[in-house]
Amino acid sequence: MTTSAPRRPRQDAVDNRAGILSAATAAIAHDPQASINTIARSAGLSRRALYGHFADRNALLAEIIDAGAKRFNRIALDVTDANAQVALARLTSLLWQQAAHVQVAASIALDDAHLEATGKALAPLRHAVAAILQRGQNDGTLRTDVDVTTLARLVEEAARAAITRVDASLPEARSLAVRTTLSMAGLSWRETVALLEAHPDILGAPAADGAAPADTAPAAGDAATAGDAATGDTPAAGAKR
Amino acid sequence: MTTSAPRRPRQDAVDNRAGILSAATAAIAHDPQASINTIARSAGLSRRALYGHFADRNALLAEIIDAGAKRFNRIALDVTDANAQVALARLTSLLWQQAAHVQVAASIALDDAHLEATGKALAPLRHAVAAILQRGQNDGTLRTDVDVTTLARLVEEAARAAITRVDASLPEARSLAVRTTLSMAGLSWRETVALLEAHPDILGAPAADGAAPADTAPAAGDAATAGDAATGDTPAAGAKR
DNA sequence: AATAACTTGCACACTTATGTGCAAGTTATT
DNA sequence: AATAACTTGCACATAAGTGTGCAAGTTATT
Repeated sequence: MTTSAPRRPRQDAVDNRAGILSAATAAIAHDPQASINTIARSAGLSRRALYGHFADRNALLAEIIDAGAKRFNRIALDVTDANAQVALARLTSLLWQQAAHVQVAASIALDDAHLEATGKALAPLRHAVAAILQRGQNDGTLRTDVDVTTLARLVEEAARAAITRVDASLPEARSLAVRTTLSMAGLSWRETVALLEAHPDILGAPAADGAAPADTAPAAGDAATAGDAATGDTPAAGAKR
Repeated sequence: MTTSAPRRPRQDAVDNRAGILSAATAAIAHDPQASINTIARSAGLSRRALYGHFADRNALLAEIIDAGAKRFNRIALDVTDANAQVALARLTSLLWQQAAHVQVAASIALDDAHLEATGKALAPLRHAVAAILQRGQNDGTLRTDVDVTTLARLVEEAARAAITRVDASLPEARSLAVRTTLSMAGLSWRETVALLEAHPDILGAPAADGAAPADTAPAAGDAATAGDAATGDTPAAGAKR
């Protein structure tokens, strides 16, 4: 009696699961109180089916937070500029691409029930921010009239506001988010403008591998980056079954 | 048959009604989802009694918003500094004293159900802010890299974050809120520090009537102002009946 | 002291949302 | 083609919140 080898999940089920996560991200970004039913339906599934993929609401939220945090933390590792001002600007610019995820993370992070979990998940990003700010304070390139901890919170709030409370479809949206963060970090608006002019790559393409820093970056790479980000890929398309 | 003259409300009832408003402000500032029961109990009343004073949840919220908005709008009128930077700083400083009310207004304003009502109630304050920002842009004392409308939103968000997301008991809290707003308006952190040093009255007493602009303003006025504000006068004391 | 105003507690109806069990149908996989 | 996996719709139990009616008690006001 060989224990029957457990067949692996069906492909449509895998897709549906991913669809739920995606739909939930979009739905919660739009309304933190979105019901399970709303989420399931916007993923093209029945409420009942959703419970076949996630034990309960918390399990779903936990995974969303985790996914978002992983993106953020990976981004944070990518920012290696020695100049604190530049590092902060670039970090904001990259996070801006993850608007929907930032929105969701912010919503859930404000909820007492998930405060601890979100705190843990976002720790690497927060550490990275703190490190950048500390570095900037040490070399005098960032404000020193506020202690690092408080400054970190203010910068985080400013970034969140600029990323999530401004129409992301506006062409200046990204630049605006970056300038907002820098302002909060102590720079004057003229300094932020000058910095962005001196470092056009910050608002441009993410400077892939050894690619040439041409005028306009390869459309492919740019599109790919924007594809899985920004608006948060709402499926709306029906799920398979 | 003279129609019996309707006796006017009992004093304890008047007090209880005020107590509910006060408790609701505090409760909602702490948790926008606070239940009617929670509010009533924290006002020292039963849930049932609350419905004797307010038709429903909306009526209660509407009055809270109105009360807060009136405070804000009155404050806005008090700020008459010609210098836009100074005006913005003073406005923030005065609003900081209304932390609990700012918190509540922000919570309710984010709710779709009350978006319209809050928008109307807060219109005067928002107009005042827009006017200040416009003035600053015209004379070049505030940033001009962002249009007034967007700048107004960013400043509002920054102020809200600084006022409500920072421990108000910290001695630097007020100064921090002011500097945050100025930073968002385009000043460098050194400029904000300089401005506050040049205008110590902004963080001090509200410069009553024609009073002398002495070093430290009359303690009486200061205490009175802080009394009905900041922490949001949580009653906790039982209601009379 | 009489009266009207107010509060309380309880019962009740109603709504919204969560989570589960189950039978019947559909689809991917073998 | 057979089978296991998946989805659906329905019923059901549970929970929490809202808003109202009513009788009984308490308190301010006249």
